Amino acid sequence: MPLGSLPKGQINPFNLFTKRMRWTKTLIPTLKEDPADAESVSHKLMLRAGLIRKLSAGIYIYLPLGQRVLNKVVNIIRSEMDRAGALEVLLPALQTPELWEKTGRLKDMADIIYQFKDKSGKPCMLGPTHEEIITYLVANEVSSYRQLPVTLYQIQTKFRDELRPRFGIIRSKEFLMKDAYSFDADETGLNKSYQAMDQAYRRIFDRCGLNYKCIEGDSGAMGGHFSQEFMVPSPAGEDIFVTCSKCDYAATLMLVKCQPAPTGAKADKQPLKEVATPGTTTIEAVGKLLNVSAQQMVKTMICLAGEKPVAILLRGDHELNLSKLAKLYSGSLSGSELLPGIVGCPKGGTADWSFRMDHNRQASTAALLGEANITLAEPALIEKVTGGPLGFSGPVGLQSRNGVPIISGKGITIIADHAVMSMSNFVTGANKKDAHLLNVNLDRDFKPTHVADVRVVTEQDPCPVCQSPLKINNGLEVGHIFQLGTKYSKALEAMFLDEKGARHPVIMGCYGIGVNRIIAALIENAYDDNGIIWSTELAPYNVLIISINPADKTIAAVSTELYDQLTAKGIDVLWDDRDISPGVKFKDADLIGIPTIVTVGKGTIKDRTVDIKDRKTGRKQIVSFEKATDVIMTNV
RNA sequence: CGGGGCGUAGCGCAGUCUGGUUUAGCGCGCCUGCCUUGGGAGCAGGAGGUCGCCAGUUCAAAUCUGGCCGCCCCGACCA
Repeated sequence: MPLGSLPKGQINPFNLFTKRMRWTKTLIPTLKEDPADAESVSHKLMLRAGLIRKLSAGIYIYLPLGQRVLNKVVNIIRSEMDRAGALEVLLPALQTPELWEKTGRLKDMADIIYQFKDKSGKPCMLGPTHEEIITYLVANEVSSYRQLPVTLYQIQTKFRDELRPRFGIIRSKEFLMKDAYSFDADETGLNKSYQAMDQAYRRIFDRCGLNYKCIEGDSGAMGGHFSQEFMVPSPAGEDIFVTCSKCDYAATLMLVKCQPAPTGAKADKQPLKEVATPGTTTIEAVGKLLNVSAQQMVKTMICLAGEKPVAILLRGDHELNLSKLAKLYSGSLSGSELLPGIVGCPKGGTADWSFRMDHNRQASTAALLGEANITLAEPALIEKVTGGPLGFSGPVGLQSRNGVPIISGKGITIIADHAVMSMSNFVTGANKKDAHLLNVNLDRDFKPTHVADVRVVTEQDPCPVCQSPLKINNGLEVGHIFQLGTKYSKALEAMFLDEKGARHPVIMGCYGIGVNRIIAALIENAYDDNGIIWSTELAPYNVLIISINPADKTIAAVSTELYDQLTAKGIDVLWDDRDISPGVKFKDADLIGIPTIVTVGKGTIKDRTVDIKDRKTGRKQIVSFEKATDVIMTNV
């Protein structure tokens, strides 16, 4: 039915039972100005475009437009999970702590679990994640290899008492997660289930229109097992990951190995010399005072490995990687001999993707450390160990003071980073107040007990795969897939009988997606000065019809007919029927970011045409009534 | 949890330093009417505030003091 063919007042058959979505009848409270308490782009735009409102720190209301986007994300996830053969369930958000005590996570995650008692005094909690519950279910309902493999998933609200919620919905106390769990009889099965999820995730993020990168995740102390994180590059991202400028290598920052620097010919050893450096406690300050670069300095960091102090030596411009250090320890760092290039060989531990995901770096480090609980030493301990205050530590004389070993027994463990081994005549603290040493040299002045890769990789380091330059990026973690193993099945006795009647724990994988976060991530990736630019699949509506003067009968008739034709083709249409000045409507249209904007106004309808604008490119075309629907269809 | 900032109408802010000039103001939004309709129009009239909360100082407190609460940012891994 061509536009303009309906007599005035006639009811369109497509709309006998549905109401048109009029702007004046919905709730889209746009804001002209940036809200004072929003910082990140997505947070500002979500508030301004009327998607969300804040109830309290980290707790948000989804308005109609936001809820529509959320539903679109949920629908994509659901269809791809179903397609991959996963089965949807719904686990309780309200839980009891018993299962959590069994796996030890009630303690591990105590800081972030909302706990309370019901009126009978029974302990309750809100689920921060659901490994315990799903494993409980499978332990009870699955007992034979014939029932395996199975992958279950849910889309459920999680509650976490975050240390610091921020950036709107990017880190909130209550959020939607799609979490899936696979259960297999053997490793081969796990790999298959994992691959299926990997593929599903790529399809999901592709369909959402996200610019994402699949990176090697930190599988913590899980040994040969593997995890991948799906990162969306963004300055609002709280995770840091590394990509190679040439090859496909990409990994989370703390995981990237540093290669030992080439040991070239060393300079002649100059005589050791103490200099006064009053009040200069930082690498930067010492460098300035003594006019040496950070590369010429060695910083000495005192850590606590369990109860035992250990000194770490790093080049001045390098950062300690506690995660690597922890792995070194869980690989058992016990001998005191000089081992060239020991690198951790992880075993055991408490790696857990869902704990890591959406949790801050401190907590993730804690989770990784496991039994090898490694922390930075307090100033008092530094003084006790080194003899000098914080800021003046150094390796010289650390093993013994006045001929007496500082630590009873073999002396303190000194781990030097590879990069230190190629240095000579460097500057270190003198282990006493207001003094540093010049021309410190290995072997002559001190001997590290171990050499290892314990620092954070930099952009100056080569790609571990192809030696090309590396790039360090901020990113938002929107998904994480993980080969879990048997941690939960063992703890909660989720066992099955194999063909021969032998009992085994089921082998698990787990797979998470931050549903709300996808929305923020997309906005962080797609906006301009005027507002949001939605991808086709996530846009709350596909088409926005702006009637310049809706009181004009012809304009209203053309608008509604266009609306009905598009709706009949399955397009989600929003009709801006507000009787306000056109500028406001155009600004709002750009702000809420509907991909296709059709303007119906006096200027064009006299020629029986409408204006069709592509939000992303800004391209406008004038199209006849007859062709309007078809042209719009090619754009959605 | 440590550091910093903020809290005045639905939103964005001024006023606080130096107490009284304020019946607490401005812009946007909102309501009524007229007018206007292709990039945040115009005119006229109007509604809306326990100045975060509690206590104190004072003849007098948005303003000074103390406590509490809330919100935002940075940090919590770089000596």
